[in-house]
Amino acid sequence: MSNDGFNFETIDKKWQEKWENEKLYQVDGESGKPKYYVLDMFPYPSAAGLHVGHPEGYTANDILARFKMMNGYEVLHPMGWDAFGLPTENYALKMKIHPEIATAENILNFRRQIKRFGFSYDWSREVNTTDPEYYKWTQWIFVKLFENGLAYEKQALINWCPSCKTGLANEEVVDGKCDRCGAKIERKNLKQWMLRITSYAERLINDLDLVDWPEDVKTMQKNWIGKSTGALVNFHVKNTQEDLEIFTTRPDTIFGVTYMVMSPEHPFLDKVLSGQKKKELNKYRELIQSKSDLERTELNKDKTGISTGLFCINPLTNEDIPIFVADYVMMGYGTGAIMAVPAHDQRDFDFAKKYNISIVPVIEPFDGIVPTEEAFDAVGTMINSGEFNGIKSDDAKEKIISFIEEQKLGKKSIQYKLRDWIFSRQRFWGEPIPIVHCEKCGAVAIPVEELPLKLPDVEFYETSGTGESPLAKMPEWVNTTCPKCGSKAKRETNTMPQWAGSSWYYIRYTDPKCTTGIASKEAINYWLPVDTYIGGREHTNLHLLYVRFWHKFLQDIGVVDCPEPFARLRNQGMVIAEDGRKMSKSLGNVVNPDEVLDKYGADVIRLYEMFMGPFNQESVWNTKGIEGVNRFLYKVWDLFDPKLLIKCCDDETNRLVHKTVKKVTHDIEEFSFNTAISAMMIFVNHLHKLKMKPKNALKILLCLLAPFAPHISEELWENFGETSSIFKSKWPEFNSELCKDTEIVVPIQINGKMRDKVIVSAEIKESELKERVLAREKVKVFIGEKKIVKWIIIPLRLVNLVVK
RNA sequence: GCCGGAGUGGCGAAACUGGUAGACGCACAGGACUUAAAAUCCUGCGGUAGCAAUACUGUAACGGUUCGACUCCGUUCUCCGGCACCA
Repeated sequence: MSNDGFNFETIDKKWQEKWENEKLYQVDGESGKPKYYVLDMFPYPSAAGLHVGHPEGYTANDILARFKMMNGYEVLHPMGWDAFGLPTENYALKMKIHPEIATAENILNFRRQIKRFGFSYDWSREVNTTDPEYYKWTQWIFVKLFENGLAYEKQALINWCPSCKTGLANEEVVDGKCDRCGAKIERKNLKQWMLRITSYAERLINDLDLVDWPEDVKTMQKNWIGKSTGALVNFHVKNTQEDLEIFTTRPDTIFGVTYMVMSPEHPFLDKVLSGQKKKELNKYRELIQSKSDLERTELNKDKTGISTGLFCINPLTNEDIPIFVADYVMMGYGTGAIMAVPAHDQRDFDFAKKYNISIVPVIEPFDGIVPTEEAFDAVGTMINSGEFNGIKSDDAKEKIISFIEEQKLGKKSIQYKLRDWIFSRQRFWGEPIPIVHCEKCGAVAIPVEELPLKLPDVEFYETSGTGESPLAKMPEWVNTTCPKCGSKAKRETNTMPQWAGSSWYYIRYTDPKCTTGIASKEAINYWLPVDTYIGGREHTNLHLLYVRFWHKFLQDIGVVDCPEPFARLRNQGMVIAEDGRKMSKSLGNVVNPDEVLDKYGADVIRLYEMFMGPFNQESVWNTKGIEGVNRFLYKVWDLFDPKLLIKCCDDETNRLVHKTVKKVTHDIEEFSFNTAISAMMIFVNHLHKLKMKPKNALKILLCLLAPFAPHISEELWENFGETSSIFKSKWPEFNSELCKDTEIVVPIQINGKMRDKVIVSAEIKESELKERVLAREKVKVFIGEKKIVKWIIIPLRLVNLVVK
C-alpha cells in the first residue's frame, strides 16, 4: 500500500466510540425537524450468528438513515430481537440449557457482530420480545383481541409438525412441509386458539393501494387472501327437509350441473346418511385420513370419490342430480360442497369421465367448436340454458345471480382463501396465552394489572409431543383461581407463535420504556407509520400479513391512527454463496462477516454488500470482488494529501461534482446503491488524475461517501479540520444547469446505423450542426449518390440521416 | 396448471420517457517501477475478418412496429419466486 495512515481497526473503533459517547443517533422526537422512521426487520438471534445476508438490508437502511439525517430529518432507526421461537428452544433442549440463557447468549453475539458495522442505531430503544416487560404488551394485545371476539377457541383439524411437536399456521406450511424443519405435516385434531384475521380480509386487500410496496409482494398477498366473487345457491336434497348450500363463481353454468360433490368432512353427511352408505363413508374417510396433505395433493390426477345415493334438485332445471363425496372438495373453503359442471370445469370433467357421469355443455365457444376431450372454461355463448340462451356467458353471470336472488334460491357472495390464524403452539419458549379456564366462567382473560403472565421458573422441561404444551405438566403453575369469580381454574398452557412479538415491535420502538401502554399516544402519532421498511421477500405471507392485521385491529381500538404500518417497503435479494448455492451450515459455504471485518473493516464490507448488484436482486458473494471496493477506499484515502490541495475547481471537475451529487442523491432515494457507488468511483478516478486536488470537491466527495463508508469519511473529515460529525453537516446540493457539458459528442447515424461522431458546442444551432455533419468526410462517403430524405435531430443526443 | 419476475462479454453488472450497447468493478493480457515478487501506476479487453483505418455481426430464439429497439408488440424457449383440486 502506498500509504501508511489508513488503519481501519483504529478508525472503526475510534468513531464507533465517539458516536456512542456523543449519542449521535439517539432521538427524542423533540428536535422540531421532520421525522423519518427507518426500520429493518429485526433478526431472530440464532446460535449460528450473523451471516453476510443479514447486513445487506441493514446497510441499505443505514445509508438511507444517514442520508435523511444529512437532509435535515430527525431519524428513528432502531434495532432489536425477535427472540422467542422454536430454533432456540430446540437448541436449548439439545444443549441442555435453559432457552432464556441460550437467548441471552445469542443476542450478545448478534449485538456484538452488528455493532461492528457501525450502523446508526439508537441502541437506547433496543427491544427484546422475550423480555417480560415487552411481552406483557403482547399479551395485552391478545386480551384485547379476545375481548373483541377476534381470538376464539376451536376444536379443529390443524397442521401438526411431528418433528417440532407443535401445531402450525397455514402460512407456516410450505409444500406440505414444515417451514422450519422440513418435516411432513400431519393432521391433528386439537383445541386451538384462533385469531379472526379473515374478518379483515377485505381491508387487507384494499389498503394495499395505500402503500408503496413492491408490486410482486402486493400481488402475493392478494393471491394469498384469494378473494372470489360468486353466489351461494341452495339445492334441495330429495326426500329430506334439507337444502345443500354450495358456493360457485360460475352461476352462468348452473344449467350444466350434472352432479354435486361434498367434502368427506362435511357434517351434513352425518345427518343424512345411515346404514350401508354410512359405513362406506367412514371407510372413505379413513382412507383420506391416512394420507398426509402432501399425498392428498399428489392424487391430483386421479380423483377418488363415492356415491351417497342421494339426489339434489337443480333449482333452474328441476332435474335430479346425484350427490357424491370426493376429497377434491375441501371443507375449509366456501361451504364444503360444490355443484359440478364437467363441461366447463376441468376437475369436474376428470371426475365425470372416471365415474361415467353425463357432461352437458351450456356455453358454446364463439368459434362454435365444442371441445370433447377437455372442459371449456372461457367466455362463450349460452346454450341449453332456457331463457338465458344466446347471451354472452359473462353477462349471464349477473343475470342468473339476480334471478336466483329473486327466487330466494341463493344470493351473491364473496369468499376468501385466507383462513383464520391458528395461534396456539404446544411449546415452552413463547408468550403464555393470558387466559384462565374457569370451571364456571369458561375462558377468562387475565386482568391487565396482573400482566405479564410470566413463564414458570423451571430448570428443565421437555416437549411432550402429545399435543399438550410442556407447561401442562407444571401443576403449580397451571392450577389457579378464576380472576372473575375466584373458583378453581386452570391456566391455558399453550404459548403464542413466534409471529406474535414481531407483529407490533415497530410500535414499541417509538416508546420502548412506556409502562402505561404499548407506547404513548404522542410517540405513536409522531413516529408512525414507518417510512421505509426493509426485509426479505420470504416474510410476505407471514409476518407482513400478520402485522397488517394487528395494526388494523389496533387502529380499530384507537391505539394507532394510521391505516397501514409501513408506508414504503423494499426487499433485499438473497446473498448466494460463491459456489452458486444457498449459504448453509451443512454445505460449509457460509461466509462469516467477522472474518471479512477482521480483514477489511466495516466500510469495505458495507460498500461491497451494496456494490454486488441491484439491491432487490439475488447476488453472489465473490471474495475477489471485495478487493475492488477495498482499492477504491484506498484510492479515496490517497486523494487527501495536504501537500496537493488547491482551493479552486476547474470547470470539468466542477461539472462532474454536480453530476455526481445529482446521481448519488437520486440513487440513494431509489435504492440503486450499486450505481451510486459506481458514480463515486468515476468521480474518484477523475480526481485521481488531477495533479492538485480541489478542496471543495474533496469535501463534497466525503459527504456523498459518508452514508456508505461512515468511518473513513469521518476520519478524513476530521483531518480536514472539521470539529463536528460529518453527519451533522448538510447534504451537498447540485445545480442541474452546472451538470451540463459545454462541448458534446454527437453521434451521426445514417439510416439508423452508427457511422461517425462530431464534437460540437452544446449550444450549436440546428443549421450549423447540419453543416458540420455534412462536412464530415465519412458522411460524404456514406451518402454517396443518394439523396437525403429526412433529418432526425435529437438535441444533444444524436443526428440520424435517412438517405435513399 | 395459474400468477409474478428475469434472460446483456470469461464474471457481477450499466444504459434517463425508444436515441453512441457493455459505464463501474472483477478476472485476464501487455507494459512501467523492482535484484525479484507483492502492492501501485499506464494500456488493452463482446465476436468474426484485417498490419491497420475499418467493415460486418452482437442484448435467450424467431417475427413485427420505427429513421432508429436491450427498451414497444406478438410467438417460442429457459431459469427463479409464489400459489396450487379454492369450486
